[in-house]
Amino acid sequence: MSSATHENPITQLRRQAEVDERVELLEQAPLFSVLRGEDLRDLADKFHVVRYGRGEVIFREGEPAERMFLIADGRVKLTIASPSGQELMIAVLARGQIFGELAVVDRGLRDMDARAMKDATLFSLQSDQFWTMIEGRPALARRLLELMGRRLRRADQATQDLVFFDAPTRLARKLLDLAEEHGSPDDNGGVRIDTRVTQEEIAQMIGVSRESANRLIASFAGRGWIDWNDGNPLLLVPEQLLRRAR
Amino acid sequence: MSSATHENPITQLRRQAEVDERVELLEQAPLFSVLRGEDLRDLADKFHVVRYGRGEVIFREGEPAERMFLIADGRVKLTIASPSGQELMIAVLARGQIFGELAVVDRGLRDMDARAMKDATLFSLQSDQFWTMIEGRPALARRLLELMGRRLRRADQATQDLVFFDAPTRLARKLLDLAEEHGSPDDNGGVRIDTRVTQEEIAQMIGVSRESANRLIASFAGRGWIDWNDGNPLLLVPEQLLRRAR
DNA sequence: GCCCCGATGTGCGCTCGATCACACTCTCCG
DNA sequence: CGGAGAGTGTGATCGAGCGCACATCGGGGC
Repeated sequence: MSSATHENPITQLRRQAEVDERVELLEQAPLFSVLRGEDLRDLADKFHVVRYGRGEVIFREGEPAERMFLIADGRVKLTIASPSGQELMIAVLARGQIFGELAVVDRGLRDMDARAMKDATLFSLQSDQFWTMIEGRPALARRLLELMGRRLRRADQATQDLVFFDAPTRLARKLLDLAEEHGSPDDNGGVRIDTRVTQEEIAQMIGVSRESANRLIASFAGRGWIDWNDGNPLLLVPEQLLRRAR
Repeated sequence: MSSATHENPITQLRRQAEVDERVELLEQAPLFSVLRGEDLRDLADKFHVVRYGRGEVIFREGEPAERMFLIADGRVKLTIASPSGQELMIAVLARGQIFGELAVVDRGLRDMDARAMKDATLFSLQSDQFWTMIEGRPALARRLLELMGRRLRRADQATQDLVFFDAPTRLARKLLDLAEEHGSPDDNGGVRIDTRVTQEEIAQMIGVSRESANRLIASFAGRGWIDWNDGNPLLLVPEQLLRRAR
């Protein structure tokens, strides 16, 4: 839009490449992929780029929410801490996914912590800009509703899992979930989960103690179903996991 | 709008009263209260009134979703059944609240069962009408987003409760929740929950067996904290419950 | 090279809550 | 009025998973 006329041509090219890259990301993001050409470029300009190192806190529960985030690169985990210090992991997010939009929607406080699981590049957008953006674009509003609907279903699913299934079953289900969301096919018919995960984190995802998670993983590995692979789990026989998962 | 000119004056008055009643309900409903005058009357006309008797099924998991509902009177419970037959109760809803909007939002299938807990009067709206209604009214879309946000928070909260707290704590918390949502102040400083609830249902809400729920309730009653009152629970000392709830 | 720390592996006792098996008490309805 | 069925009360048993206590192991940083 407002391209400065007296800009060094190289700088200008750089900026152009930068914008293209942003637009490409937006096109891949479920939320923003409903937008077209001009709209996308407009939006791309409004984002700020922020980088976080592995383990860094992006926001904490209780803080006021001033922005929402879109992941360009890296993984982000959302967790909640109990009064007694135990942690529960709600989600692991990757490129193209958004987070932090909830507290923006209802102008409330953040209700969980967000941390980078590895070095991450995020696009962030001010709450009010997010709103004006949505207000003028019904398609975007609709897509956001769909996304929140999906989250809601997942959240209910998590509750169900805890009530209906025992720990080994929950582990099997979670591994399959992770494989579906963050996995890539391996030779020999398995699936590799391409995010580094600790057993502690697995424990926090399925609501068991670290020790239990360890024993469960060992048991699955002993049966040849998975290969823990030092935190890069490899599902060797997904079929067996599927059977175990119901 | 389209009031028939040759109508019997009594019939006309009846219709008028009927419309007024509907508009009053819409004004009380969190979702629709953002609408004003003409809009409300338009919308009021579009609803169908449906009645369900105690225990009747409104919809079942797996069915296609053709409509969303607004409760005019009665209570509706949303539940999910496990493969093994165990049930989990997600919510108890009352006048002014909507349900069934989720599957409409993403054109999916119903993901839980809805049943009337006592005789209920519902207003129902076709999915497509719901959508056109929202599309033209950003304020309504925003309110819906807020409501879904609230639901999402509640769902995450339910998951947390299961992971972080033991059964007695969950019971205390759930009783307080119920009191807040469906309670009315009693003389002597207590709160009466004005919906009939069975212990089985309480069990399904907090994710324990019916027997455990019974023992927990007995224990709370024994301490004088609550009076079960044949399924119309009365919180005698909410302060004690609050202490027990953390 | 050495130390420290984060991640993992494992034994053991204990507790919470599930499950089974009943009895008891209403209310509704034929 | 008598039986059926829903809701409730309670004991006994058993096992999953927690908590604590360790041991091990690998890789940085100094």
